[in-house]
Amino acid sequence: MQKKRATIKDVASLAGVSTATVSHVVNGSKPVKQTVHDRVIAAARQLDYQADRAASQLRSGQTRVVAILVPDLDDAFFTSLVSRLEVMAGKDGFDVIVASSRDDPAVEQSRLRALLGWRPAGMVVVPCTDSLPTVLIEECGRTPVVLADRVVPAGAPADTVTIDNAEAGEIAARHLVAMGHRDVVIAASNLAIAPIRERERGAHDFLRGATGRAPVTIELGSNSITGAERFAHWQERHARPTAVLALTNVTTLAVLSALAQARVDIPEQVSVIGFDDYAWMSARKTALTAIRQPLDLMAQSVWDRLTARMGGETGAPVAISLTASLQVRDSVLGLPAIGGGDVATPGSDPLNPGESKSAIH
Amino acid sequence: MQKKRATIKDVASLAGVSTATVSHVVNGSKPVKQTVHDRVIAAARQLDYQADRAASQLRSGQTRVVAILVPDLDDAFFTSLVSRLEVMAGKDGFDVIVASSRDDPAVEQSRLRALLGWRPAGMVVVPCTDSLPTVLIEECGRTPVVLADRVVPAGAPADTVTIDNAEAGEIAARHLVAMGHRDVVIAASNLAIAPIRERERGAHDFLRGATGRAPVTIELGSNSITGAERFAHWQERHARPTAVLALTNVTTLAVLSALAQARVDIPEQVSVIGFDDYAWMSARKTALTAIRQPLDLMAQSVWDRLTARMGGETGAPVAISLTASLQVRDSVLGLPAIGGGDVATPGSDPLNPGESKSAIH
DNA sequence: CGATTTACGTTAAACGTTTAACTTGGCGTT
DNA sequence: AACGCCAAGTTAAACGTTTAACGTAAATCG
Repeated sequence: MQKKRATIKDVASLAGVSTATVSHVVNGSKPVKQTVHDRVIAAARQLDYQADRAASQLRSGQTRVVAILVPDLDDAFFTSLVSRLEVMAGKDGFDVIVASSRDDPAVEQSRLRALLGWRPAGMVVVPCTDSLPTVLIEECGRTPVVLADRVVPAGAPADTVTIDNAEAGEIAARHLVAMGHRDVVIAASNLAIAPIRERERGAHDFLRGATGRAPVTIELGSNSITGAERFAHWQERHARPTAVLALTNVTTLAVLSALAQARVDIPEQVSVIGFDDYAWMSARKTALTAIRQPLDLMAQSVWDRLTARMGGETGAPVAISLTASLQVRDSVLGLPAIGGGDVATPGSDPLNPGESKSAIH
Repeated sequence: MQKKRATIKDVASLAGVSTATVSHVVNGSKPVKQTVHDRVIAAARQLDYQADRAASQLRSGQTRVVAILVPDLDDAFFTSLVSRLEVMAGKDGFDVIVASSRDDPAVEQSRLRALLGWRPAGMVVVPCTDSLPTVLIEECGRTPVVLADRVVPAGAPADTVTIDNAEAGEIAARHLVAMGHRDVVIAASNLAIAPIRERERGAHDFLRGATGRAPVTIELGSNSITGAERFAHWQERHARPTAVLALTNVTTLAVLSALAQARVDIPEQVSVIGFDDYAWMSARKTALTAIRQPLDLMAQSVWDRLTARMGGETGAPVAISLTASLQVRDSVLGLPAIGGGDVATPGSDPLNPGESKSAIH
């Protein structure tokens, strides 16, 4: 242990001024003569002075902290979001404190309380379930909050940033039927989660409308390993569909694992559409066609909303809905049309005409 | 904006006791009679009281915060680490504040200062370069610090947790030559980073010793997209090796992308060993053989060291070195022995006898 | 030239906790 | 009955800042 940390008093006495003056030069809150200013700076540097945020925050009531709560810090989607937010926050002079709820409402609640103890200037929350904890709802009146991803925007107590999940599901379904698929299974993580339910509905409805038969939906959970097991198990006792549509990045992983394990070829034996767009998806022989969420735009929107609110904007919650897009690559096989319905051939996707395969992004 | 937040005074007056008593029941710092205790709890609950951490920390000098600084929050390796640490920290009642240096020493320095403003009880840092910023070195005398991953343990000013990188490289190289490979290229991210240099050295030395010829090493940087471009570029103007050994998870991605793009088959046309072990690596037709870092153990060790130091342990820095292992799967082809050297056939790997392929972990 | 403004500093009071030191009343011991 | 002791609460002083209110000397003005 070295000498104790320098306080503002130490700096003040070394520079021969009052603590108030030190504070003013450090924060630029009042003009200070050049000579004094320099003297203070020198003293601060010499003592390696760093203001204590706790004290500063206590006195001023202003905190430059934003708290981020996500369901899982091992999920690439959430960490990508956190990563982008952390960069933007850092640039705007905010520090970030993170916590994960591990998809457990009880943990969510307790972490939330802990975060609130910091009196953050703002928070962004990706809830782990449809029903927001009451702690959070109450907090929305006091602290700027932005809800992201797993939210039902209607009636939310705060600004929300989501994608149009039903549309996302439909886009994928549309591509599948355009490519001639009638027999598809939908791999969802957990239908209790509203956005997943929406994606499923979008895909399901379109598929049923276009093919006349309802697709099968299976739930694989939020863990890729157990998800793979469940999918493998399902696979053993059902006829193989021509395509599977995964509604989540971890379900994508789960079905890909199970398929690889069972040595079924993509797209020859079964077509696959994945969710989210990560580097590993194009790092494979047959690159994965996937639904891509506009991650950068989402993060940007979240940050915009949050800064607006932290800047004092009041008024009814605004709901931002972004649209997902289909990243067409090689994992969906064009099936010969069997009669009835639209004729579809590989490469003739009405959605992305002339672009059945795109470069690695 | 709702009513102001309740303070300890509000609770105290509602419960008809002094603030000291409230503090004591909240923290259990002194015995309090059951009836009073209950009254205070009730008041606190009614007012939705949540202690202000800034005030608490200012007065007590005790902070339940650990700061984590990593080079990149988009890198799965680092986020996995952060994720595990966050869980352990949460369980021990610590909050976590994260920052990323974006592999930029200047940013690293400034984020470090910002983090220190919080007077964290401890910090874990994955430096972005070999030479630690002086701010950090000085801090090691004041605050418990654990350095992880990208560190040279020798002479470090704080506890370190690393893997034996030279050994990791050697293990992979050994497997490659056992499988009959003589012509391998090593894909490094950045040889300016010590651990990468070590991995390269371990692999390089073994390969040269065993095959009599030095392997080629190329640097692909820390971004998978530009890395893929560089590898593709290299590929165009050089004869294809029989194997490539990636020393990083992002170089793995880079190599795989470039290979996929060029439509070269793994392992038929070229064998690949990747680094780190993620779900997507086994979610492919030919699952990836990879060097696996003991992530859970690393996180655990970091936390153990940190809690020990936060608990007051003093003494010279301890350097923990963990050992990586090879996860053998399908991406390394057994080559027929060409004479000279050891005879090697697929499935006869002296390192993992009888286990040339393992289940999805 | 005195009065008023300006420019720059200082004083001291908070901010919401924790905690050492102090009261107080009830109990057991001699 | 006098004494000390213990248990349970209270008082009040910090902790390191920020900032409103207040000097004070020099500059400006009528």
